[in-house]
Amino acid sequence: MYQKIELQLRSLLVKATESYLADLPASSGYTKDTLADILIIDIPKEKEFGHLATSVAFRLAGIVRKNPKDVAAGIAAKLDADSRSDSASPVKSVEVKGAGFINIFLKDDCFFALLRSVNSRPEEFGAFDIGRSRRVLLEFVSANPTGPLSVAHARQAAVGDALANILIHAGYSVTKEYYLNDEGNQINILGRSIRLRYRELSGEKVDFPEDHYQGDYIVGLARELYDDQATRSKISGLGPEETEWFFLEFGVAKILKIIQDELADFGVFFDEWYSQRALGKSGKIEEALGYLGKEGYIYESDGAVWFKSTAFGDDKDRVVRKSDGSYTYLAPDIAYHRDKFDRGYEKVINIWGPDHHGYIPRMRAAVQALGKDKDALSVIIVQLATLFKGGQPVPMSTRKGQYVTLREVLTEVGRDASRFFFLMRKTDSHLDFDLELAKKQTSENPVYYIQYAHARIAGILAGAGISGADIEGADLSLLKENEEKDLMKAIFEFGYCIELCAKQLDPYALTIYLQSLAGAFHRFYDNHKVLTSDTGLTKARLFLIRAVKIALSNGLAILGVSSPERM
RNA sequence: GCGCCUGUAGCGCAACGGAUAGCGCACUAGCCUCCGAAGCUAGUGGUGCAGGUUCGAUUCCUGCCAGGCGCACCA
Repeated sequence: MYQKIELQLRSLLVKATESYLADLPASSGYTKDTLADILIIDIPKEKEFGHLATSVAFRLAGIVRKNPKDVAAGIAAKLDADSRSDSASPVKSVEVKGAGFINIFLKDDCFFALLRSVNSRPEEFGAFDIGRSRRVLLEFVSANPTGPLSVAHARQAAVGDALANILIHAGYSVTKEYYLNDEGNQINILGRSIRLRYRELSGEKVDFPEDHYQGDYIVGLARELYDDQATRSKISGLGPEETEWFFLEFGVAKILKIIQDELADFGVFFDEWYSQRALGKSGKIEEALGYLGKEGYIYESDGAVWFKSTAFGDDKDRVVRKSDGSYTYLAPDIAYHRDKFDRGYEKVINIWGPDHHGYIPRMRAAVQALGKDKDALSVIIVQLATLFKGGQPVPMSTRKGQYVTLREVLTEVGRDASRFFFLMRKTDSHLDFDLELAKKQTSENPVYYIQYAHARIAGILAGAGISGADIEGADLSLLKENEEKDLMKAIFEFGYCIELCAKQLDPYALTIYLQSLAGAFHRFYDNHKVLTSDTGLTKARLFLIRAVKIALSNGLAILGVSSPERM
């Protein structure tokens, strides 16, 4: 709905601007292309500046060498005249304010149509199509299956899942994928860690190396094996290599299950689990390196095989095959990304932790060396979240396996608050997560503030005693109060917010939008009664708040937060 | 040393390069015989420093200061 009106307005503005320019004596430097670039339509922050506004006059003023205010006045006059003669125009009035802003007020009918469309097709509200069904692969979390997920992974999961929902709203065809590092050094160490703990349980005195996994869960897994008589005798019958393999397999399967359960409880589900081991067996690594070799981006030096990433702006070339013959992490990763494109994805988005930011240039280089556009890959770095308890940061040292897990946060503050809190700041900014605040059930806690608005509306609708069908016929022109108009404007801006999130590849703006929408509702509620003796007005207000409820619940759903009917 | 992120009111944070820099907490004073007071209203108070680009800079560029994180032939 927002997109539809914006588009309509854009073409009206183009027409008005061109018509204005045509009246000028030979305007220099202006072309249609520049107009598309400078015609930016915004939602002004003050409502007195209109529902939508454009600063096109400032940019145009430089080109045609006239005063911005005069340019604005000229365009506004044309737009105003066009709108008056065109009943389909969404423009109610046009004003020139400040040094040359063109402020546009929309007809009430736009908002009434908006409310009607929200109420008649709630599930479609906020959906639009800039994606044109293009296929996007969104890879996130992808934590090594060597232990429970940490808070860092939790934030990545929250961001990835919400972003997937946003992109789906924006018309993309999104696949959520988890890249499973189920082989390699870390996995070998996992197997050995469990095995050593197992031997300890058998009464053996072992020297447990520092670089092995220290967490208690390792002991738990070892005990699971040790406590089962049949398993114990099976293990004792295995050869050295088989034993190593057995513990490794057991560990990966168990921890993968732990991770999947944690994600499920967090409300995050993946479409694909992509196994690195399977990738290795498929021969795709050799194929990918072969391709790069053919293109001239592979060379040998010091007994190792290198990828010439500097050809695409990386600081230095990177080893893909070590002098001992084994691959570095980069080799399968190149093959993995090549496979993403081979599977038909046009756009590949990776969500990584901050420890990977140095890795971006070489991955970007790899994508380009594979013959893809560099914009085909977007990498989102999710900065760390620091947990606070009682004003003090909770230490997150990974030494000795002592790190705060997703599970702990989930147990402590619940799914709704944790999902929301992880998204409250810009994704690439640090986040302070106040555990105490997240648990609070007061207006200080934004999650409850929003959910409370939703529950309040649910309560009113339930108590109204008027059937949904009966509300349909409401006369919306009865909605004349400022608070009612503010609410309609806020609902209108939902689409703008989702589009912004999709463009920025960041869901955080939605958390801010929802707080302001909830605020607009609370203000309306305190100033006006919904259930009045005036049946017509009551119906109109019920219609309005039902649309608010839909906006709130759609927004919360995108973030992975529930919309309770009662609290 | 290099790279990424951050610096806005006492605290936590908003502001796609736009207009009078907003919101919450805290503090002060108010609002329930009335749909949920988990709510609302009013008041107090601010862009780290120095330059630059721009009609316009909290936003972009350079330098400095301060804080957080990361820099393997690990994954």
